[in-house]
Amino acid sequence: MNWYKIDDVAKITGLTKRTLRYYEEIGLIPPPERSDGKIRLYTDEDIEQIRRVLIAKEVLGFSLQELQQFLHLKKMIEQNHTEYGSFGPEELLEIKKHLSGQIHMLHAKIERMQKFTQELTELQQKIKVQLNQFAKEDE
Amino acid sequence: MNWYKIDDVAKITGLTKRTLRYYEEIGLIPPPERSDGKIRLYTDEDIEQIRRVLIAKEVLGFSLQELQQFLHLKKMIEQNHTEYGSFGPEELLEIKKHLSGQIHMLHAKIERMQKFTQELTELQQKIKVQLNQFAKEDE
DNA sequence: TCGATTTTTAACGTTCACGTCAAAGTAAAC
DNA sequence: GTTTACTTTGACGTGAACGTTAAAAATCGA
Repeated sequence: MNWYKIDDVAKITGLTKRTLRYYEEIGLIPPPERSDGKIRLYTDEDIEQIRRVLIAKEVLGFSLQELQQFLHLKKMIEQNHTEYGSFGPEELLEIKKHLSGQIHMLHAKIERMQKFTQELTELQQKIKVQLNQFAKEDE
Repeated sequence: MNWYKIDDVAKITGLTKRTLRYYEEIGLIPPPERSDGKIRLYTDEDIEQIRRVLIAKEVLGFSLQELQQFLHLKKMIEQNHTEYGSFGPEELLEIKKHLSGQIHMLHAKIERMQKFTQELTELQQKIKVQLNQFAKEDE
């Protein structure tokens, strides 16, 4: 098993040491093991978890709080699935509703991003036209 | 021409009055007309502009500063196109590079969002299975 | 026209997401 | 085993994006 100290993890993930401690403090990532002298020792799996959190953060544009709630929900559902559940049917329905809301939101966001990308592409096109003008002037 | 006072615009856009003044203060939206008594009077076009800014903010996940720079850039390019340009060819190339970077980033983001949406859909599926179990138990 | 409601600017307050610094403990290197 | 480098907790600092409050001015309704 590989063990990483906080500075290694910082370099690997691109986060600062402060940020790693902060994310742990607010419960966004699980507390890693510690040495006898209380020094944080991260595993490869810990690092993977951090990576997933970073992607979710960036992709969803969530605040850290929202992200936290989301990860909690996800964990709950997965536990419920394997271990035979702590959720009743009305809770499950509630969660399902919540999820479809999220999915819907993501679809809307994706659509707007595609529109935006198109706008940018059009801008790029205009620049190309301009550049051609300059090329002509040089002849 | 329709004129809206700040409270109307707040209700229409969902922003607070403070936020509207703040966005104006940092140059994110153009200052609207004023009455003789110095009261802000927004037009439909102003409101449209605000809407576009909001979408760009949400979609791109930009900070207000980045957003500001981006809008500035866009305006510049469009002016350059119609009014015959304040940009030289090397500046245009720089901007073009910048734009392709942005477009690339958006593509990557869209892809990750689609993956994420799929993950959520799978979670939803698991919940449906759970709900079916409950339905069976009730028979 | 007068009272009630809104709007204005200015200033200070707040929350989030960390940065920075200090003091003490731990690990590593020689 | 001592110096050097790294880590820990704790606390205060900071910039962004507003919220809140106050006091004066403007507008609206009766």
